[in-house]
Amino acid sequence: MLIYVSGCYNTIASNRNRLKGCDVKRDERRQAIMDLLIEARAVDLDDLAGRFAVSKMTIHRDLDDLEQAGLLRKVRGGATIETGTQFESDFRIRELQDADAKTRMARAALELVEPGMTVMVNDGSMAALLGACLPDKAPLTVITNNAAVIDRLKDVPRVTLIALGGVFSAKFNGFFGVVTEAALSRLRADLAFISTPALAGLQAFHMDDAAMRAKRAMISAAGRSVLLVNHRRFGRSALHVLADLAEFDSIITDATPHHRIAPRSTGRGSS
Amino acid sequence: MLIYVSGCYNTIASNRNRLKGCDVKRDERRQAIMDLLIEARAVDLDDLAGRFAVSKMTIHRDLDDLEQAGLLRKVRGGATIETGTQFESDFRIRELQDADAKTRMARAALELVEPGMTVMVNDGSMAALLGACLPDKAPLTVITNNAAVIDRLKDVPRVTLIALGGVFSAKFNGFFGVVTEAALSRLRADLAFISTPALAGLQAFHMDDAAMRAKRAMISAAGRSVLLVNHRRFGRSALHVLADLAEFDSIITDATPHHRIAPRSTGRGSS
DNA sequence: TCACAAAATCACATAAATTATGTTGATATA
DNA sequence: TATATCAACATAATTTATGTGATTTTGTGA
Repeated sequence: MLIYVSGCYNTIASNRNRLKGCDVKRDERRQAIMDLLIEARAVDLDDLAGRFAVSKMTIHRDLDDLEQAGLLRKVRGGATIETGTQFESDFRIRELQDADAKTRMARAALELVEPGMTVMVNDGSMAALLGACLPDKAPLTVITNNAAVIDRLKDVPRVTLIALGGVFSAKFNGFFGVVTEAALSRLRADLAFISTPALAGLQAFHMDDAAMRAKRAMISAAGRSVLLVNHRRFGRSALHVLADLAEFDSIITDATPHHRIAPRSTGRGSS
Repeated sequence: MLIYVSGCYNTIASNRNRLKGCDVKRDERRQAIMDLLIEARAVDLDDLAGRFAVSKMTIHRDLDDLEQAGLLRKVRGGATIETGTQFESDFRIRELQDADAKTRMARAALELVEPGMTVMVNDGSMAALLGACLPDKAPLTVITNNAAVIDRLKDVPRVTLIALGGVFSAKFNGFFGVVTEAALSRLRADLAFISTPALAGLQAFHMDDAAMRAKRAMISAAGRSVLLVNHRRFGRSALHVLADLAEFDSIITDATPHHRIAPRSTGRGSS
């Protein structure tokens, strides 16, 4: 089953876009700066000050803090972002990207969850957003190596939270390694939500060995697996093969891919 | 080795005690209310309002919030705490208790840690405080099932954080169960910090099965184990035997016990 | 190398938002 | 029926965000 989620919700995120450049609060302004930066690769300080109608000093502080968080690099007169040749980037950047699409995908994913289930949630900002929605479907058991999800579900009543443990990775904001994989080998879930940063042909890819292993372990520990993928990630590959698309029971994405990359009605077709 | 930590540091905590009943901020006032409650089992609303020189309404709000947090029960004219026969209580209460003693013990414990070590930290508020101090000794590898420690050390550079995973327990603010124990069975540390709520004769006790198992697993996964115990917990026992004192290489406490309960210079003596 | 203009930074002032507390009056309770 | 509780609003205190101007740094071209 391939699910396109292309509807245009009137979300806070899209609302923010409408306001971009007008009167916005600090965090929205910073989000907007990151958006501009991702598009243009560089921003000009004076321009930003004008665009948001704030003083240069305020923009300086924004850039300082974002730089401190490792999201950009200040240069004289502005800031730049080096995505380099790698499309992969820190989770803190990804967290800011495409909030709208993610929200829609999370809603779609949520419809596959029934109260009483045991679900696995992997690392990544997409998964974090999904995790935050899961309380709606309580009672649930949630198994995850995603630090954001753990934090979010810790004190939610009627949600049994099973953390997977492992070595903490700041880059992925999650836990990985043998501890994680060993834990997964002894657990079983009804449903696993797996996200991927790259999808090409009939395969999903991942640039990180440890994250890939954790995802694979989840797939094999779950009765059904659902792949979550932003349409922008279509046609990209990375070092490690994460899985054949055929291994997933559902694939959720946010828009029609430009190239047909997957069979229409089943994940089981051949190339 | 038995370490008494009885020195009287001029800490913020002791400073707070000095000010108790005078001009204190909200959190300190609430802390003080809990202290009073733990001592007296019940407090009077009017009395509190007078004691802290605030309106009854403010005390009402304090008690409401503390009740909401499950730390006490409001009754007409005041509040009570039901410790029942159990001295055990929610970690949120323990977190508030005896901050001063805990700080001193944490400092003593810290002296056993050398940069480069791998240390285990168990659940509990005492351990959480210790965990917060560990960055001082970086580089370190820290293995823990304590949610507070995980949160605290997540983004600390030069600290490799290994979470143990398991089922989250709100009561103990940590992770427990087979996942936790299995993870521990495959790890090895130089030093384990174990805290206990009860110590009688030559044994440490714990009321909770799962927490006890996790602690035991830590002891056997560590080269050396250190017991942290508040002197108030001397002479108390609980359902499960956690360990013989002889199993620990050091015992850190905050004051001379009233009864001699352990050999003076070694943890290895017989009863 | 130097001067110098633009940019960055610092220290402090002001403004905005948040949080804590107090007051009053209506309602509930022993 | 006096007293306690609670809700709603007003005020105060605190924190956070922004702006301003003086001072320092930095890149640039003579």
